[in-house]
Amino acid sequence: MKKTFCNSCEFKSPAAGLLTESELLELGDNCAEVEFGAGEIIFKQDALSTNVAYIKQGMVKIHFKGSGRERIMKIVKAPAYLCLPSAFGDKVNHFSATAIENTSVCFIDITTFRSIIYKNGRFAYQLILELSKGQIQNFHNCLNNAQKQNTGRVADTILFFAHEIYNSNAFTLPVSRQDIADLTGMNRESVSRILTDFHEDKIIGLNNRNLTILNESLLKQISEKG
Amino acid sequence: MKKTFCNSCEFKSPAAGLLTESELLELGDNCAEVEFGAGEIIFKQDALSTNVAYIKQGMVKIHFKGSGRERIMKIVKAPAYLCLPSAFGDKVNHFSATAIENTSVCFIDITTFRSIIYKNGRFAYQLILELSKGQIQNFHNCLNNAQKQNTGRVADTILFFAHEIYNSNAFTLPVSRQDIADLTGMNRESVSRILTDFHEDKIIGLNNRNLTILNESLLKQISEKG
DNA sequence: CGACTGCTTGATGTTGCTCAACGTGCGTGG
DNA sequence: CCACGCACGTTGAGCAACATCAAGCAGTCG
Repeated sequence: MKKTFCNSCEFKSPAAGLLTESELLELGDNCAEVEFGAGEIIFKQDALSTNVAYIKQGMVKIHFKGSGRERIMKIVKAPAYLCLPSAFGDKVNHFSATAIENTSVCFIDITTFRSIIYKNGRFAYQLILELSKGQIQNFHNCLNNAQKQNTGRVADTILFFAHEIYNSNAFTLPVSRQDIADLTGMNRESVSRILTDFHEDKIIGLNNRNLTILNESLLKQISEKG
Repeated sequence: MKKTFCNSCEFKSPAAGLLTESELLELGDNCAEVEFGAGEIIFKQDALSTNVAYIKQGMVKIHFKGSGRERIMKIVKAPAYLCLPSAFGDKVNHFSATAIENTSVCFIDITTFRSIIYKNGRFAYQLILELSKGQIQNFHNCLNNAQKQNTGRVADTILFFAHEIYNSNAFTLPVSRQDIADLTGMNRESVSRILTDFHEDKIIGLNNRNLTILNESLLKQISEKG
């Protein structure tokens, strides 16, 4: 296993920035960095969760399968802790994580992580802040999605990739139509139809997975109005 | 303001059980206990959040209004922290909280709360655990709801009241049909229809808000299959 | 070349929302 | 006290949104 030097890591989390030199050393001693290619599984639903996962670089989808159907909970870009609640909330993972591009992940021993929380209240507080923000975010996603119809959700997703992931109005979708369907709770046919509708209405340019937002204000309107 | 003695409180949270005598005194000095009747608002969406709220006794609905429509996020029974993420995640509340029966709430000054987190890592860890569990719970709710149809969601709600709230198969609904609609993302007509369907099929006994589960296994099946 | 995956498009049936009407109980103000 | 408005609850009819089913197309890999 490669030795990890968290103190010199350029991708430290805001929380880890509050750690002392010795705590960072302790972290590094109990931490393994692993590379994943697109499509590779980082951890699986129902497996024992013995590590906290931190994405240093790359992009990951968090998903799970309930009652036959696959659902993608969210797509996360580095740097970020991966599903902290899943690590602490229960002994087993409630979700799976799969890389959707080349991704490097630090696995931190959960006992070490916990002992650092015990020792460093500011670190703990920062984690609480991040958990809280994440939760608010997710609540709004859930509730908004629930009362939006499909066109609105697809518009949302496009804007999400443009603003949150790529910071650009032209990008290549990193996921299939099926993935978008799983993410928005629709089926692939509907995703396809709505994307071509948007294309025909000159709201987006679309060529396979290459997407360009042409009429952002209209897209935002669709996203908001449902 | 009534002086609060947290150290002798019989409704302490698991987290507060980890505090020292002096920390509990500090908590009590910066804490106000308030009583609410059914229908009274505990805090409002968009108001500044300067307190952590802890329900000692009673039951509360967490709700918010987005794009015209009212949505109930969840119903919480004492004892529990009320929307911790809303307190820490942002300067304003993202949700409202309303009592649905007589409820007593401790408002804890957020600065005090934070300073105790800084000082006591085990308290912080316990909070992280609770936040994590809550978040997993809510994820499952959101995702399951999204892929269920209305009958399944109503069945869910009935089972929720029976198991999580009243621990009994016969109880009086504490909320209106409209509230159930807001909770499940439907409209009151559909709720009404489905409840009378369940009644006609002898799955539940129903008389106004008095509800009895007659065929629990079938109800569970409906809840699971969608 | 054939099997396979990802994507698109059309036809069809179902779900559930909306609208509308009507009954009930409750509180307010005349 | 009654009249009125108002929230709540129920029931029916019509319609829009979507999922499902079915078929076909393009690209890829063995």
